[in-house]
Amino acid sequence: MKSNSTDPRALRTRESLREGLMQTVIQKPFREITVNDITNAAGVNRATFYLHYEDKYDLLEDCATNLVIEIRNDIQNTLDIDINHLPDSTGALHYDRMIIILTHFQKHRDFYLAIMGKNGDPLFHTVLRESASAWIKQAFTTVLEKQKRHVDSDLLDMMVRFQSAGHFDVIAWWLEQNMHTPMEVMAQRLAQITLPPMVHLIQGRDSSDC
Amino acid sequence: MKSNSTDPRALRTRESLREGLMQTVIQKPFREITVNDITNAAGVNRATFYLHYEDKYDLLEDCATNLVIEIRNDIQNTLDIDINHLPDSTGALHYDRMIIILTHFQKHRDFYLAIMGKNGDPLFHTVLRESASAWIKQAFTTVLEKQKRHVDSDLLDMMVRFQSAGHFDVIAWWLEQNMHTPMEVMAQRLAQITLPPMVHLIQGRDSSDC
DNA sequence: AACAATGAACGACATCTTGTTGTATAAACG
DNA sequence: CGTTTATACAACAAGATGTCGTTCATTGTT
Repeated sequence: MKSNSTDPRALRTRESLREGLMQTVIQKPFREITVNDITNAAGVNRATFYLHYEDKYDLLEDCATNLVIEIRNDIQNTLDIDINHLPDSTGALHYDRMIIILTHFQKHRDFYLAIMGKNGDPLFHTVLRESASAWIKQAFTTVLEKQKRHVDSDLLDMMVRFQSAGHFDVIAWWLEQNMHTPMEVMAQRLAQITLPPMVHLIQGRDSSDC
Repeated sequence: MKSNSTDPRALRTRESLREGLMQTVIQKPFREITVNDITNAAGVNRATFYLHYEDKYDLLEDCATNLVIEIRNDIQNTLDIDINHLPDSTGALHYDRMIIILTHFQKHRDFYLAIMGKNGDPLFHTVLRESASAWIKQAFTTVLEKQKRHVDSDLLDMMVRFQSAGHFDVIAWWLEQNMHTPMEVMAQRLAQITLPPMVHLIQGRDSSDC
């Protein structure tokens, strides 16, 4: 962002621009969107755009971080027990979290569908996946510390990346399928998918042993 | 593609353009690359570009499909036992395959790093992930048929998407880390990561049971 | 070997996008 | 209330785009 003024006028304008982008993205591929399109949808002058953002990618990044904040708030408002309740072995907490996250994606479905697909942009993908990675890594390390286990840092990072990318892309798949699979089933499956690799990681053996 | 003429001149030109794009992508973000940049690098006239491709995205898609073909050939040339040797329970075949795939990515490291990162393009990502999905789905269904198990089609699709996205992104992570982790370790880990969900899917139960 | 067909090179073009600038107006702040 | 600051508006040069028509070089066909 070029400017992060707290002037109410500036806040309103940036909000309008974010809204303008999110509406426009639904109608045409991100690559074809011009600054003109965005400012028209936002009811803002084109020159004003450049007072706040470098270019449309800068704006998209701001949208992404805003959505991440929205998700985090949803989670903390609903589950304000985040610190006390560590991830348990039944994955119940993970299930509750997934419900909140899936609800969020469902709410902004059209936008996510557009920006996460092949006509979207990798910047958005990256911002969201990195947040997811941070959350997942925290969950992993919490469990590891709880069980006083040490795992190779490389392996942990790799697992985190695998899990975050997988979760993220499965959610994209869910939206593409018009959310045909019930949300509760999705949350349960994702909670189940996360558990085995964690067990595998902790026990340091192949789960095909059993 | 606009034209798929087999005229040797046309073939050479398209090859030059693909090469030109792959070189240019290394030097600047894909979004900033113009048709001029590509044709300069390729030593081809700008107007000629439009005889063969709609735009740079069209060309990128052609690059992607070409690389997929290259990988498939590498696999079939090295492991011409594809049909006879079905995926086994030890994941040995998966390991061999991963070595070939990782070698391929290592070979074109700079290009993949550029096109798969945040300055890349989702079109490329999509083409490659869809190919990976097809391969992984085939592996899953082969095992399922072998064991005469039936799995919900939705669940299978979800697992395939999770796995393909995970594999793909972990490879990107590997390249980002300058391939710090030895290739053999990567292949082994990826083979191990794939197995537990498959077992879980087949047995229809949570692998934390054991 | 000569020929017709086809692809490439080249220059030119109108059109659109971009990023910036200067001035005037309106809103926010102390 | 006066000062500061954001926005609107018009205009600009620079560059990208997609398309033409013409000319030249390479094919592969007769």
